[in-house]
Amino acid sequence: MERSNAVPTARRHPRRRPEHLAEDLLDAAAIEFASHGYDGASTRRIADRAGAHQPQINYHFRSKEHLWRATVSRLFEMMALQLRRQVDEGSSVGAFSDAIRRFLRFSSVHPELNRIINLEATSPSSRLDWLVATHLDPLHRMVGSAWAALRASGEGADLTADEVWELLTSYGALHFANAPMLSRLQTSADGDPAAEAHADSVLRLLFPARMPGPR
Amino acid sequence: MERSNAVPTARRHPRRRPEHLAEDLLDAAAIEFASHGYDGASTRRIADRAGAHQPQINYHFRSKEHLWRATVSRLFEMMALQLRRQVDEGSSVGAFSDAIRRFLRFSSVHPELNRIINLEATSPSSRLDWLVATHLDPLHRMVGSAWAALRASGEGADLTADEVWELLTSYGALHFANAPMLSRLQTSADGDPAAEAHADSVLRLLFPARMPGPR
DNA sequence: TGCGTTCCATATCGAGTGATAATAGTATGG
DNA sequence: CCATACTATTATCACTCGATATGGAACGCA
Repeated sequence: MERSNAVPTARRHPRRRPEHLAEDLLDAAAIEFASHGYDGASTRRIADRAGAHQPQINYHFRSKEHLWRATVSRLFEMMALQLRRQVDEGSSVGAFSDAIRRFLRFSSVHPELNRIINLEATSPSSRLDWLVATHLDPLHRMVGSAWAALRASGEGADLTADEVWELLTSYGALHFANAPMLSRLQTSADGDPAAEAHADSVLRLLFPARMPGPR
Repeated sequence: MERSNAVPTARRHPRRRPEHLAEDLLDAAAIEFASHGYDGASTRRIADRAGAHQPQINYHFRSKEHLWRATVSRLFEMMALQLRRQVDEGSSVGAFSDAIRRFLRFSSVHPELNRIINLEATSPSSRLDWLVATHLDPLHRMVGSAWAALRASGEGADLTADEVWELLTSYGALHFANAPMLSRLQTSADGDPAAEAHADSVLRLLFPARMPGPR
């Protein structure tokens, strides 16, 4: 098994606020789960990365699976924080586009969420059932009804709501999750300008009439 | 150890032609690697799935990593078999579209390849380096030059070659790899008609002027 | 200061990991 | 029909996995 980068080792005496340790563990878990999948991620490496000891994971969270769910839920909460404003007033093209930009901006800063979702998306599991029921289905419904409203008022490209959902999650967000591969294939510059350019690309597919020229 | 009786003890698995066992192992490895990732897949489960014993993996392939590479290479060969015809004479829209249909048809029948690629795409590793250098980069170049030729003759949507590449691999092929998740979100029918409908969706994005109306 | 709760640190468990050595068995060419 | 080359099977190695037990250290509160 190949481990890329060294991580801070567990310290000795000084004590942290427990919430701080829990957050550090969740941060570390997001990185490890996103890199190696649920089965491939190890609680010892997660603890090491957080500067803690492995049994502390079972103390603060009940088990590895509970840690995984807490990690996913926390990432979704962080995303919701970025989308809260004007996501439900999505009857106008401007509001919808703005929500998409926020979503893609979040995906570029926290690619771990889309990585984890995609790792689970490919094979049935109780984790996938939980993920869809708890987090993905509500989002999917919101996007669907917002797109239906836009289409009803004659806006937007000739795409179904499900096609839009897949464009957003696969073409849109995976661009950032797959950055390690894409940077080996393309001359991709990772950073804010490239992220906005990709958002432009997505919006051009959804609203071809409105958006300016290519690139 | 007691070995008293030369009981007929029928060998558990009647002997196969070695190439057959190797192929069975590669089939099983594709499924396991695609489901659980490299770290999460176990050589014992792969062997079990192939009706073999775990040490036979190290006998026929040198190691788990060699097995992984052989698995990936075999899937790419199977894909090349489907694309061989007229993939290089891609100067016409018809040939290009036909190649895309073949690619997506293969992806729907063998989603394991795109699953494995996507598992590796998200974090740097020696496997990702090998995967890009050996298999992905040549394909990426072919698609890039074919699209450039089409665009030079005024065909195709206003997309860069890299955007087309991501549309094909992310939006196009991942539709089938992520079937377990999408079937929980959408009312998706998995089958040949649905696969062709998705191919239509991709081609409509690439050639909006040519393709017929939406759904 | 002293007590009680909360949290950390160490040791360890049984199960599972990939890999190898050694043996047992089968198929094939001379 | 046997000698030889292959392949299958068993046993086992050192290691890592997630989880738990236990004792002690650090804290809040009196």
